[in-house]
Amino acid sequence: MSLRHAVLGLLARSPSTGYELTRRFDLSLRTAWHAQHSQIYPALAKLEEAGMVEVVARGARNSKTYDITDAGREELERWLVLEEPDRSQRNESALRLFLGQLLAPDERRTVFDRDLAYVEQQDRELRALRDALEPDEPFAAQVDLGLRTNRVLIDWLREQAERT
Amino acid sequence: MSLRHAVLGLLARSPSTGYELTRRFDLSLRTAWHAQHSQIYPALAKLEEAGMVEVVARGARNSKTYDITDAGREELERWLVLEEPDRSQRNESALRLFLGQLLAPDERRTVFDRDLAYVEQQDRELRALRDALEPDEPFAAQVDLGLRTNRVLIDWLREQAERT
DNA sequence: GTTGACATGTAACAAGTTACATGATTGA
DNA sequence: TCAATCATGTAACTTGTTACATGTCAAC
Repeated sequence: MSLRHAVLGLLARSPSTGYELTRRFDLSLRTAWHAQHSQIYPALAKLEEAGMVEVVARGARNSKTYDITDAGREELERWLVLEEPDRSQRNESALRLFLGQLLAPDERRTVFDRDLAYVEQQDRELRALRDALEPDEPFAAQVDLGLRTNRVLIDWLREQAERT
Repeated sequence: MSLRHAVLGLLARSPSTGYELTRRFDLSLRTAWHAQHSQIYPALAKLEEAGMVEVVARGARNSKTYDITDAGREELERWLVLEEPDRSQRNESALRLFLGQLLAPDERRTVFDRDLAYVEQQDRELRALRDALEPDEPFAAQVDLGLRTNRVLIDWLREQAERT
């Protein structure tokens, strides 16, 4: 289960409430993993039961801030280094790109243009994020990878549009 | 449910048995969607019930070859053009790249090197596939996108290794 | 006082994985 | 005849989604 390890990883970067984790999945982890709050709260409960995270603070609105424990860090490291990665992917946008080739040119154009607009918007947001970051922060490398991947996608989508 | 549309799309390219679809998910759809045979057979049954696919041949070993129907083509087109894409992604490899930044340099090196080896292998296979393809086939564009994305990933992983 | 963001949870259902189960055909 | 591959299916379980449910706090 990658969700549990994703949660451990986010907490290793900084302690958070379940609510904050939900937003962090949508921000920093957007292109890697996705989870709703209805999955995150039970996951936190299980990780706490297993001694891999702990509540380190209780704040306003009954919020609970979790942090990773040493056992959690150990498990995260074990998973990253020793466990064979699951290489399977699920990416509906990529599926649509693939299936879009079946459409008539005008329909394909509609579908690809919508995609292009989305990726360009994501790209602008990622650029803004990069500009707000210290270049030596480890996270900057991730943002950089995202920007390069976007570049490839944008170019490809534009070429496809031209060929229509 | 994207699986049903992925199946429709593959059948629209060419009729297949459930067994062949399972392999085609692992080959042409590897970077977009993943499905096991235990999911594909029930999906085909449901699509047949809904009149979107039909059995067009029965061969050796009790095999059933399915093809997409007009209703299926219509549904696929409707889904591609009218339905709002689900942009959420699940990509364990990307998650590991992200979490890998938490590791000590030597461990990170191990993890990233394993990834680099995998992506390079994929890249060789994709190159071979491209070389066996007519350049004007629609599928060639998809392969080209895959090759460009691989290039970005390989470069990034090598840079990360150098900086260690 | 009421709207909106913060905050946490559960229940019912759908999708996906792993393991089980069976049998046909081909080639060595 | 034995192993490998082709071929289809189901059952038990886990993961993920959608909808429901509740309450806090700050700003207007």
